[in-house]
Amino acid sequence: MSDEGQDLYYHDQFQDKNMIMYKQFSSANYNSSQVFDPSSYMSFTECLQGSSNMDYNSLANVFGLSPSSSEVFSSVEGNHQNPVADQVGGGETLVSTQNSSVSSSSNSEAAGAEEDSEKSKKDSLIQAEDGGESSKKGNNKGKKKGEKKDKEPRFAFMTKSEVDQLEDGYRWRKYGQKAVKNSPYPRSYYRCTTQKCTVKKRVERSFQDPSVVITTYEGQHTHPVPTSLRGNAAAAGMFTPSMLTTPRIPMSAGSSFPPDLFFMQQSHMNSQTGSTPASIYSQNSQQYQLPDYGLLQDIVPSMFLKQEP
DNA sequence: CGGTTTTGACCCGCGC
DNA sequence: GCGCGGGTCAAAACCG
Repeated sequence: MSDEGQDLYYHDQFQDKNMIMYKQFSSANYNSSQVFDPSSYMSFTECLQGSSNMDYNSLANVFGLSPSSSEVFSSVEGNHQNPVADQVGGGETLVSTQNSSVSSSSNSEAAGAEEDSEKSKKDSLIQAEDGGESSKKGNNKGKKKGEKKDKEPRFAFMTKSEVDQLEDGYRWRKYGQKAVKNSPYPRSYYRCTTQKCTVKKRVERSFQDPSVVITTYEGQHTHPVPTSLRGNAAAAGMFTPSMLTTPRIPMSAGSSFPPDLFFMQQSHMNSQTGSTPASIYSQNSQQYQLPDYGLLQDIVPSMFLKQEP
């Protein structure tokens, strides 16, 4: 799998229905892991974009996750600067993290990815995983032609959900499915259907805890969230995350909430529209709400700062 | 009828 | 060099 080397951020605040874990992947080989520099915090998105480094712990806080409960720690590095080893070299950014420990039970599964660890198994001890390889191979080599893609930043999170596909406001087209080595559950590959948008995502269910879905986003959206989502689009759109989307758990019942768990958008852009609360998904009707986007922006920075060790 | 899903084949990096 | 395994392609099948 590709996920091997990622760190995962896990948060279990919403244990009842939703548990969300964040995982960060790194690219393969490099070891880079820098510590997040509090002074230069950036938004989640930015981080992903590679513009800067960010501390996921902080992120967790932002989302209301408390690091304490789960230890999340990891460092991230923007790849731009980082010479990553891989072949890739692209211009994308990568995020690498070292290891993270996560707590509890879930993490193990989180590791779902662990399968690969074998190969990589580098440092991480926790099962959380490790890996990194994803980057290595993961990169799209598959692509045919010569275009290699660089590795793009990836961000994964685990969500406790019965459905595999979390709605995040974007439209995705499935382009492949593969069996996961140590898991009875297959991994599905999706690509953003918007033209020119190269964002991809992988969705797989943890074999250890089937109730947990591991979603990995790769790349950054070059467009706003399509407004046609069922009603919620608007909300989603507000965030216009550049890279990640916030997943939401679709309820089987049919109603879904805006995704917005993450919504951190570029801080510099505050285009926020009104303020919509970000809600975090929930499977049933429970939703968790976060502060308005605008607020978030304000908040985020402070958290980062404060978080700093 | 257009877009999406399914699914086997293919590609490619890595470890042995 | 070979096999393994992850990731992608692409044609056919589906679906609204």
